Amino acid sequence: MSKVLSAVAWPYANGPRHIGHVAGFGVPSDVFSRYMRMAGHDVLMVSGTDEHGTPILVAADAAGVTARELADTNNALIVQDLVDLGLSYDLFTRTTTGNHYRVVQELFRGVHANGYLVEQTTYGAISPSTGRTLPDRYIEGTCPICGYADARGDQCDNCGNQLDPTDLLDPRSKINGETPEFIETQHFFLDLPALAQALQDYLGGREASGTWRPNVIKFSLNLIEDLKPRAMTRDIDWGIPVPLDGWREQSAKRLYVWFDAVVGYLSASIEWARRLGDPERWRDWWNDPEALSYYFMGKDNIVFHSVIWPAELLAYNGAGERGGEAGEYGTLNLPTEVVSSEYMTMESKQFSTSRGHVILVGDMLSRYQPDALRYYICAAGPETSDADFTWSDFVLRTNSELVAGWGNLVNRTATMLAKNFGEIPAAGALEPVDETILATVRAGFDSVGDLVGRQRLRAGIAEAMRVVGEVNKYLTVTEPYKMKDESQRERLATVLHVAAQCVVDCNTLLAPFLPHSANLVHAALGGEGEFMPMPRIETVEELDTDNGAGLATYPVITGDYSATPSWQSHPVRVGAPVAKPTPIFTKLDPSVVEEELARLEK
RNA sequence: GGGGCGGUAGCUCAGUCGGUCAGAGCAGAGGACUCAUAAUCCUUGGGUCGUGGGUUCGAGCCCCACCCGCCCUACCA
Repeated sequence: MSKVLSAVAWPYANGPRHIGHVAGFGVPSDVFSRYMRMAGHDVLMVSGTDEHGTPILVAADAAGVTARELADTNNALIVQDLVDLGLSYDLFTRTTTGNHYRVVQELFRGVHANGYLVEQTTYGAISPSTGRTLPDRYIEGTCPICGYADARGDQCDNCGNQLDPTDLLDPRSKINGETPEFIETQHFFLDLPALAQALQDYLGGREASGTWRPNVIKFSLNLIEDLKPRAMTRDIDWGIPVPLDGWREQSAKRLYVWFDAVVGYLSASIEWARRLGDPERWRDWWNDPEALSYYFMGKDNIVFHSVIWPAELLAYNGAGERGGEAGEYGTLNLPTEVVSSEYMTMESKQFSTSRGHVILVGDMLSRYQPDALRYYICAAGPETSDADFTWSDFVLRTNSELVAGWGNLVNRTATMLAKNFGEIPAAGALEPVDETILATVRAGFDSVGDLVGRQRLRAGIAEAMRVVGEVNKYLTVTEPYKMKDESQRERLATVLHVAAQCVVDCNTLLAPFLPHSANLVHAALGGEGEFMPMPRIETVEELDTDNGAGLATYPVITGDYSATPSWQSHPVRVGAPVAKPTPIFTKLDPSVVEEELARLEK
């Protein structure tokens, strides 16, 4: 048994999230975390909403509200979506809490004290009316190379040349059209070159483990070949104050959103421990070199998790070429695994909230079962390459695999049990065919477990469904529905007992993927209580009112997962009542394809 | 410009160290069965493995070039 940190990417709170987001980080991390708990590991699964940065400010301005108000609204929406999906966070918090501010500032101070944050003067654009940094991508102008009128500050979409915003002719703010002002400004830069060797050693070791997805490790190793210092502060009035004398008081200088966002994994772990009343407990996951950590995200976040965050940690630990000492949090663990998903497209095009080419998680869950979405994401998600979500494929997979394959097995088994015995009967002598199917199903714990433990979810759920198919075959071969004569009563009881055991075991195999329906199947076959613990929303009070963005209370996702069932066969209880079942999964009418496509057209 | 990923049966995709690797699921066709949300089970797949070279006794799998699609390039997973 190991300490396992499940570090899940922090959804950005500039709006509600779409199903591509939860396909990238949410569902895969939950399946993995639930499996690891079942396998006996001590899992700490944390995340939260990422609420700082320019995009939130821009969205807030557009909506006529403050950044805090916008973040509050979207945090609430996102929390609801994630709970509805059944994502089993130990703590899902936010980056505007006093605790987060405090932890981020300690990290920054530690990195600064060790000499890895260097002050530099840079030349950057600000908005004259607000005094805020204008990020390159928010500046438009005429391309000096090809004359394209709507070139972006970082790159011209027409000729593809990389640009510097100062190169643009007639530069203008994409936000309000005004002409940006280019000023000299002071910022702190993370000295990545001084950490390059340490990063090289770290990533080299990770590469040697052979467990990272090839594109992630290759991409990361490529990045560290050419490291430059990177700004960790911004001219912006929405973010975490720089915790140094002379800077703290400057309301227009804040920490770069990505400096603080990745620290969230640590701050959320600490918040979790504090709320537990055991404030040092987080150290089991962060200071023990034997503890494992798995970070889940979409591919556009790889650099922050495989390079920037390890660099921050190495700098805090004092492990770069400038040396140094760890601060009050001690020597912190670097990521064991960076598990990155690719992109999920929809109907062959990239999701685009602004263009309305999007399926929001909340909309999806208002019309379909959460486990139907979870099944689709696990079976056809963007695990190692981009994957296309289409409504016709969603309907097909739901109906032919979830409903016809698994749901039907549960239904036919429970129906025969209810009709013939009204309970789980005791088995008589087992025949070879019975022994074989029981062994086949039990072998699934090894094969499925091995795949899920290596984050091979597509292969894992396919293997579980293969086992389901074997059990369907068992019923076809043994033909219990033909055993109507009293002389066959004992054989009937035996077959149905075996079938019930197989269904219960399949349910356990599928439980990490389909926790909601696992509880329904459990109950349908006479199981008592809840099988898979589910998360809940709890409103909590701010722990550090002297810091943070001024929250008083806020919603978090949490849960007690200590009753998670173990990853093994759980014997059925003879005599457990089985009533005529109601179908677990809803079959979808093919017309939903057209309906949903029509929704997209709007 | 630089970097990455993908191009395998109608569709969605597996193919780890090069030698039963030419596969699975779905769709389609035929059959069996009726407990089950007409669900299940069995049988049925000859696709230049993007193109052209090369290395090798042997290459989807390695190398080179090219074509096509997608993505990243540091503030939208």
